[in-house]
Amino acid sequence: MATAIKYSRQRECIKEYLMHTDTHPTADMVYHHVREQFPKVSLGTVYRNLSLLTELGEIIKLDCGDGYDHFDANTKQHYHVVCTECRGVFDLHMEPIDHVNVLAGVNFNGKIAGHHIMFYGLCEECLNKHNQE
Amino acid sequence: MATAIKYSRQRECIKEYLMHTDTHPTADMVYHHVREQFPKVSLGTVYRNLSLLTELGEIIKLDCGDGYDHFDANTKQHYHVVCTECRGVFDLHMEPIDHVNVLAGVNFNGKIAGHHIMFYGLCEECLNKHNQE
DNA sequence: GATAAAATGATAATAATTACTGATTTGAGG
DNA sequence: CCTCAAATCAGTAATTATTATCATTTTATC
Repeated sequence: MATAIKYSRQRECIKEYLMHTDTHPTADMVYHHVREQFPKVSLGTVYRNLSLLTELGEIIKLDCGDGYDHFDANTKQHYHVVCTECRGVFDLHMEPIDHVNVLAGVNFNGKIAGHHIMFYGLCEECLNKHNQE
Repeated sequence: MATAIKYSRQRECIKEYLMHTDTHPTADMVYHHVREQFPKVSLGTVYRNLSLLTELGEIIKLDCGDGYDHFDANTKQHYHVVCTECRGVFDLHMEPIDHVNVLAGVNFNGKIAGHHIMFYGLCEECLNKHNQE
């Protein structure tokens, strides 16, 4: 028999938080937020629920190359920019370019199923700081 | 005065190995290879030299999303496929598509400097295994 | 060769994540 | 409303990739 999933207030809080932010928080950032509402919450609980929600497809795990997993409740395919200055992660509002999968497959003898694109550059705030100097 | 870099046989071995493979090995895989020639080599030495070579721009560090850093002596911009079955990392022989940087910048108020694309799918070997079943 | 700086091997430390454990919460049936 | 089994929790220990430390060895220059 498959394992039934029961409601938990902590998991709900995690999900709510991710659905109302676009900052792509790390597990630790989620932990600190949940702690405002559940001061005794365990970091393990946060990790367990982030994994569970990821498995369920309700959230997405992002690899931004900074050694932390970031989480995003926007599960539609979309791309991100990482600011090389502040390490912030931002959504990009551009259409997915799935034709690159075809391009990639031309000289590859396997099967291309999809892709992730991670852009890097400067966010608005850090760009302005640079321009002022 | 800037720190001078002195030759070391271990670093040379690491570099040679990376230049003659296209398997994008992890630090641990490099370690095991170097050990064949230098049985007493330390894992710390491997990590230190991989970091140094990366800083010097002689090799590239790849983030394949499997929790390990992978290394590549091919420093020209190129894309990779990760096999979702065997977790292998393979080179793709396609032209970089830098115009996506422009597309990404259209609705982004910062500055796009570049991008990485990571494709996922099945490598030739795993694809054949699937087809045989 | 002698010398000083850099690199090494061995080991300890760090830090993100995962696993374990006994107590608490949840939800379905009576 | 009560009960009970299963799921979840808090707290903590374990795991694991990577980095830092340090005495010794190697490298390059005089």
